[in-house]
Amino acid sequence: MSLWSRTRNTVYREITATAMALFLERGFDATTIDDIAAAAGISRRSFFRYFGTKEDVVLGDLIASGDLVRQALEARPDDEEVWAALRNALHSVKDTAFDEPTMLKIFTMVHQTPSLRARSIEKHLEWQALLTPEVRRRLGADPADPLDVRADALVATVITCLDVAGDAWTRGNGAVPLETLFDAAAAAVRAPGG
Amino acid sequence: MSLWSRTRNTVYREITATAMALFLERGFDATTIDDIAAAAGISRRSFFRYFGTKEDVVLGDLIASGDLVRQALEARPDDEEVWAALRNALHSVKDTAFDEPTMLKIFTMVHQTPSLRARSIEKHLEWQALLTPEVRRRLGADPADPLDVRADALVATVITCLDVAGDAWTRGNGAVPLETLFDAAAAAVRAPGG
DNA sequence: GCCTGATTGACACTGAGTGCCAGACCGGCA
DNA sequence: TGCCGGTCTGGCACTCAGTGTCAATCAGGC
Repeated sequence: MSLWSRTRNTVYREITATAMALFLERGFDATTIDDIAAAAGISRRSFFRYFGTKEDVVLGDLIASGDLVRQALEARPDDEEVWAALRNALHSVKDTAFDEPTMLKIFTMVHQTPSLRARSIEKHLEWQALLTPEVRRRLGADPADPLDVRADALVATVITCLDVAGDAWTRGNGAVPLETLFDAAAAAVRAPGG
Repeated sequence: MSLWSRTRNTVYREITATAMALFLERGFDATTIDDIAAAAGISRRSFFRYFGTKEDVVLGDLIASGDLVRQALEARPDDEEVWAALRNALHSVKDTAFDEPTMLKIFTMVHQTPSLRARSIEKHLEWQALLTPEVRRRLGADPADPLDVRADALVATVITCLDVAGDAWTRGNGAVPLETLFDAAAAAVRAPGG
């Protein structure tokens, strides 16, 4: 069993690396799954045993991060303001699978490819669902009341700020760190004047 | 030319009505474009001359609304707070093509169908791009500075609040009006404690 | 060495979306 | 009336993503 998952993880990472190289070289839409399968030396059918969709190759690690963010949020002290707790939880999770210039290229690709952008936002919706229960708890909200939107709104807004910051980060070619942009976005939203 | 567009609009509306009936009857994913084309008495190929994607049948009117929101925003007085101006601009645009129970069904379908949800968010991104310039103007931001994220953050957050409110609206079966939910979401985001 | 279960590749299929082409339609014109 | 331009339409073939099925293969346990 341990050997299994190790082998599986190896293949998984190999496909990811191969596909990413192709994506960055000739673009996401211009790369077909047949291309990836051929380059990775597997069958088309096997690709779909590792990834549900082509988008998941790029965004797969992002999904897994969602649970890490949840854990980080739950680890924040109870007396911390919800907003700050969410911010710190997000910042504590860094994806270190690629170096920063590559990350910038990937981010840019995601933000410029509609299907990737959409999928990425869907992943963010999953994060929302993951983080909302803990925020409800911190707000003392009834966990089952569908009409108490406070937690949903807070989580969604924080993630939106992250998205806006990521967008600006790619537009500015990574000149300003993501954290700075995020804090600027958050400050704008919470400023009394608006 | 006037006759043309009138005919075209008639066909457009006919396809929409036919397709919506099928969607609400048997579900979005379970309805193929062949089904729609057959029911509407057109060819499959012609369907794609009126709609780029299947999702656009449901969300097409939403796209057009974006421009109305922009106009409404530009019509708000200059001394109104940006946040309030955005809120009022959004509220002033109501889609009256369907009665409320039907709207609730459509909203629920959109929020429960991943591909529709994704497309709907893409449309919201388009709204963002449409509304941001005017907000930048009101904030006195450099129109070309990619690192000034204030306007993007504000617009994105307001739209996020609308999305959260819409989600709660469907979860509560329309018991509480959308406006009330939106204002509750906005209040939660802007509350000092967070 | 055999058995069991998981993985794999090959094939066929659905369904969305696109390019192409020939024919129908319609207003204008002689 | 008959011709002529442009446009809309339907039909066909195609690409590509994603799914179901099945037989072959490969690994470890007995």
